[in-house]
Amino acid sequence: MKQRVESLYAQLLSAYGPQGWWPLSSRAGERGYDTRGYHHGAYGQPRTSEGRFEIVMGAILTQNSAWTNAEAALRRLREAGLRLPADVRSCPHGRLARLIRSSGYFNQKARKLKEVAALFGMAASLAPATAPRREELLSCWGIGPETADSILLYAFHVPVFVVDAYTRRLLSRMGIIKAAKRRGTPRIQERLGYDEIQRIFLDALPPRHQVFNEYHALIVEHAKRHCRAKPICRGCPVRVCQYRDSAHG
DNA sequence: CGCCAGGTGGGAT
DNA sequence: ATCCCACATGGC
Repeated sequence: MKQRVESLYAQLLSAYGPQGWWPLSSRAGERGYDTRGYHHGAYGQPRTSEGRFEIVMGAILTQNSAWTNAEAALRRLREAGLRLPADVRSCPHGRLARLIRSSGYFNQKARKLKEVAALFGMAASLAPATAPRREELLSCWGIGPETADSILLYAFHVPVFVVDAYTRRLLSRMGIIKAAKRRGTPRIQERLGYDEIQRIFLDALPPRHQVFNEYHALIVEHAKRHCRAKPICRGCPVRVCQYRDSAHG
């Protein structure tokens, strides 16, 4: 398994090159920063509390939504001057919801932003060397395992692997995990849960945040280019995909 | 038009 | 534990 995980990383890195996540709006205008796509040319290393909180808000806003929609919402928030937890906490719910309209689920996400604003405004800190505990993040309404790990990895450089829908789909098509259960299919065996899929990567890779950062970003890029819901197998760099080898390809 | 997009919480079984 | 569903916009 370790071999397959390492090999996949090499294939994706070779095909797409370093991704340099997390995309940070405050880097716009810097040398090498490309606002046109997902390639930002350098690791988004947040140096300020505002940068780290933008990642926190971005992780909420992109939940089950296109990043472009979340990005537009982040821009509205920044232009409205909502950049730190105190700004979000003092903003009325209705105004907050209108600002983030483009991200979808705006009522739920407005509440979630207020919850994380309370967390990072009181209990947790946005100081660079003081990452919150995972349990602390998970206890916050609106933060599930993926959002928690995204915050830990991209805002605080804690070496954890982020498992998302793209990761599941890719591993499923590679035959590493079982396909997601569909309606009507009999339950043959349970699918792996979040923590179990995460463990596949944690056990196979050196615990460096740069590696987990790059790997997750590469999976997202690969899923956008090739491993879509409706896959584009032509030119796919993943050599061991059973989906392509099956009747579909 | 229908499908898809970097999930999560709450309620029923 | 594990399903099932609401939540919602914007791009193609």
